[in-house]
Amino acid sequence: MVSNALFAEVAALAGDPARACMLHALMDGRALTATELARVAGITPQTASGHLGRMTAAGLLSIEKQGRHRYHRLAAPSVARMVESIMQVAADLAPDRRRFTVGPKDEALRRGRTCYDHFAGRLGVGLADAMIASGHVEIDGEAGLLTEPGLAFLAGIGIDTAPMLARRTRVSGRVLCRPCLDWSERRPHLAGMVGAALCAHSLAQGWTRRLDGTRAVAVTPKGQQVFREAFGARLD
Amino acid sequence: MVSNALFAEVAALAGDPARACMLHALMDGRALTATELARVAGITPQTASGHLGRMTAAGLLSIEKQGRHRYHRLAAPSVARMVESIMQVAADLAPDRRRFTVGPKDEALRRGRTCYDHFAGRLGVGLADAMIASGHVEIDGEAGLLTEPGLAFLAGIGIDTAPMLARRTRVSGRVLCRPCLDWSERRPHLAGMVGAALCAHSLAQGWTRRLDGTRAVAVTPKGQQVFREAFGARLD
DNA sequence: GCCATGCTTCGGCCGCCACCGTAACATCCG
DNA sequence: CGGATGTTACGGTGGCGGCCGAAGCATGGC
Repeated sequence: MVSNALFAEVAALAGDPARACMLHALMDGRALTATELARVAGITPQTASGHLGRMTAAGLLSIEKQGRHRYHRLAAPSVARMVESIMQVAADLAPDRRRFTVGPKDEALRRGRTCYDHFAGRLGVGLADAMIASGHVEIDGEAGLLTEPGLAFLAGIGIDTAPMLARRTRVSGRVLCRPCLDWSERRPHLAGMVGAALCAHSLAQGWTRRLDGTRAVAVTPKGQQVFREAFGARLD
Repeated sequence: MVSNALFAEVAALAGDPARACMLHALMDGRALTATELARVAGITPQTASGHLGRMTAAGLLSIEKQGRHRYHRLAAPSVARMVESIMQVAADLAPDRRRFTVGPKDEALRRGRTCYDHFAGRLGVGLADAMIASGHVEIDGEAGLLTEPGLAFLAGIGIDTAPMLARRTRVSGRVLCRPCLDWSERRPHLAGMVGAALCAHSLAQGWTRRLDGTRAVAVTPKGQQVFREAFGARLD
């Protein structure tokens, strides 16, 4: 095997509780400072700095320095997908050991959150369900498909579909997207280009907003209306 | 976070060189004994037993005992996908540090191998390319699609397409499949239901055969003919 | 019953690494 | 130019865990 040592190195980096905490916190695709990450991991800034240095040196994270701050973010989408897949295994393994913490913060995350660049939680699953029910999207757990009406629907709500048109498949004329199994709802939500566009547009239009700099996302009254009337989604 | 400790536990299990070796060896979906796994990892059976016990207790592996042997296999497809995703990150990180070992065994793996339940290497990528070129499959890197002609093609070469018909999507009438980025070729090959059926059928028909109990797969003369004439694939 | 084989358990050794306190370095502000 | 804040570097400590040798259980063959 050519990359066995690298494989173990990468997995070991993700295998420390403190580093795992930081990776989780970075899963929304934003960049956070060392101090912020130290707080979420429950360790001192010095220790966090060491962890961040290791992960950056390995290439899991990338740094963007602004003034006296250094913003850390996931270096590539593949890292986010890896974290997702490990989360998926962890969720698979312990269907019994769950329901530990059900604090309000956890509840907010279950309700809606970002997952690297798209929506997850009941928000993400609810929108995906609605788009499947209306025939705009098809999913079978391993792959997803945006139909022709789905493409028109996205354009209708103001999303720029030019990049999707460019990647429309040659024969069927449809756009492929990636489903992503939700770790809290255990059902797929929309990722890939379609999920990212939906998420970015929702935040830009004020249909949803981030909660105080966390991954949690809340639906605004305006969003409730749009999601109900345009998407046909019932979100709680 | 509800499953942070579990996440770190799972990743840490994969983060040891010896255990990573074993996981790699199990990636073809078959079951191996502790002694075999100890040999591939380069450690003693006692140590291997400890590792296997940990991974089994955590749920990454499952045991099937036959007589005085205990066969270990990956407990779930999600574990295989996790290993794939970590391999992908490892391959992303070090495009330079590669080309270490190019021994004959490594070359055999690059030529063709199984990846849990489907083909990978130049064999897997070549077949995928051929099916894409003939319009039987469409792929955009994040999702895949088996077209109507592709479905007929698979039925024509003797593959039972009943399970695929059952999962045919409601609106477009096509079958979704999962692409899987090849770590040696860096291009997608076919996974999911379609990839698994293709792999199983090829082995059953004698188009391909396993090399002495490893992941490596060789194409038989008969297979060369079938892949060239029916698939239109050039495999070296 | 006896031995061989596959596997696991136990005990001890050793090294790696997470963690923190302290301190140095960088940057912005007044 | 101080002082405050964010970040990194260093030294020391403690503990977890990988590793092997030796011994203890299982299973199958004779």
